Amino acid sequence: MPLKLLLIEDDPLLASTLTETLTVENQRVERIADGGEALDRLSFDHDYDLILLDLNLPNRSGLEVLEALRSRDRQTPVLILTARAAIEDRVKGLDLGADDYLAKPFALDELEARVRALLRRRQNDPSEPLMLGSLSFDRQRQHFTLNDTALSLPPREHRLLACLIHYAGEPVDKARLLDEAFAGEAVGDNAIEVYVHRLRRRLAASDVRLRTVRGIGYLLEVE
Amino acid sequence: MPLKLLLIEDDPLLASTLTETLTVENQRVERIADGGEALDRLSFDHDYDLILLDLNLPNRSGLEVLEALRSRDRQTPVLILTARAAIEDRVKGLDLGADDYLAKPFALDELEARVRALLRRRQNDPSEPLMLGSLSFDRQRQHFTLNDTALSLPPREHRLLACLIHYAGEPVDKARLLDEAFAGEAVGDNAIEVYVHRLRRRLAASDVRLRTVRGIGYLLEVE
DNA sequence: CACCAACCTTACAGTTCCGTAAGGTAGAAC
DNA sequence: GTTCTACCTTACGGAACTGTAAGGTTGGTG
Repeated sequence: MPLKLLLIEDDPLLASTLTETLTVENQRVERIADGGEALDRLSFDHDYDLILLDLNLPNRSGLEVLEALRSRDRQTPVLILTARAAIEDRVKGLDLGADDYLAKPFALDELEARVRALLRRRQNDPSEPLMLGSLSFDRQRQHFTLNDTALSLPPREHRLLACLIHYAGEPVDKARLLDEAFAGEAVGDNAIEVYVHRLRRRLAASDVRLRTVRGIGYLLEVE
Repeated sequence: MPLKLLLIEDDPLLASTLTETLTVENQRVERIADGGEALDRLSFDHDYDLILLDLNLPNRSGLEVLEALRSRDRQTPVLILTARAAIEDRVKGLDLGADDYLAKPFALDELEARVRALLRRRQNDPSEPLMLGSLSFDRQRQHFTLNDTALSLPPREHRLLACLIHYAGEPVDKARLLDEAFAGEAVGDNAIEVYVHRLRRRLAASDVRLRTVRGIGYLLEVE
């Protein structure tokens, strides 16, 4: 899933440099140079992963844009990027709902690192589903989807698979499974083997494999 | 619920200034001056709301502390607070999993604003449980607790109660229940009445009531 | 090879869950 | 009051879930 960034910046030179830099690391960067236009756009599109916001804009100030955005959407991370370096500006920006504040001039490396830090949050944000091949897991609703159809599981198998997909790609040992998936539920050792067996049956028709790592435990992966 | 901050900083003067400043805005600030001790503490306590981390520490470097923390817990926000201002240090800190990086010397006002920005995230984050009297619901783990003991429910009752506590205090009509709790699961009308009955039995010994609103639906409330 | 431990597979029985059916109760309208 | 409808309660059989047991496989080790 390509990440979608919005850059609100009126300086054409800086904007093109940033667009170029960020496009390499991430995916799509849209750019808007005008405050009023930014307001319009944000009232339609709610699905940006990150907004980079300059404060000195034609038509509307960046702070106005931020305030309007936050009145509707307090989710999307905003990084303010501006020549205004005074402490009071920073405090104001952050308190209006920005997540970070970087004063110009700045090093591109630092901007990239801060962007990564903000986007990283999304990763372990439970509203983003975990994906593994054709299997996906909505952590919010605790709901699996396989090949685009709902996959409903009995409680025990559900917990087991949820734990495994959480550590997708790396082996999870039985002790950890007992601890995290079945905390205090007196599940025997052999019982897990049976759950695994049943899960394998269900996943057979997909591209997801539940491999056993002898002596360690189990590991969920794409074949 | 008082917020709990951890300050890892060896300079006593700065530490006491920060403790004083932050205690006013928030609640409890614990302070550790030593890198090794920080590692120990963090392997026990996982429930800090924010960690302020200096990089130059006796015994273990702040980056080591950060790395060890992130190998177990990628949730707790970390703000690095250090005299090392070089860009490469910043990039390194942020890429190791820090959420923000503030170079000394800094203005207290800016620190406070950045701390607020980091803590603000927590607010509308589903890791905060829903509470209703002695019943609480951990949205992350989809897990109920009643009178401080785990309340495990069969799937159907679980979904019903989860939906009701989401709208705690206001009536939820059956159509909505069918739609949100049992989406596309062909649950009869009378079946819901039976679930309600069974849930009432379980909640009987608590201060939570599942009231019926005649002609509308059901409503969860504290008696 | 022989042996052992870890793991797989299948079957089965105990338990829990589920939802319909059948009869009872309560509130509202007339 | 009667009547109607919404809701409650209980019981029961079928379905699904769960975990042990028993025997089969596999991979590693001497």
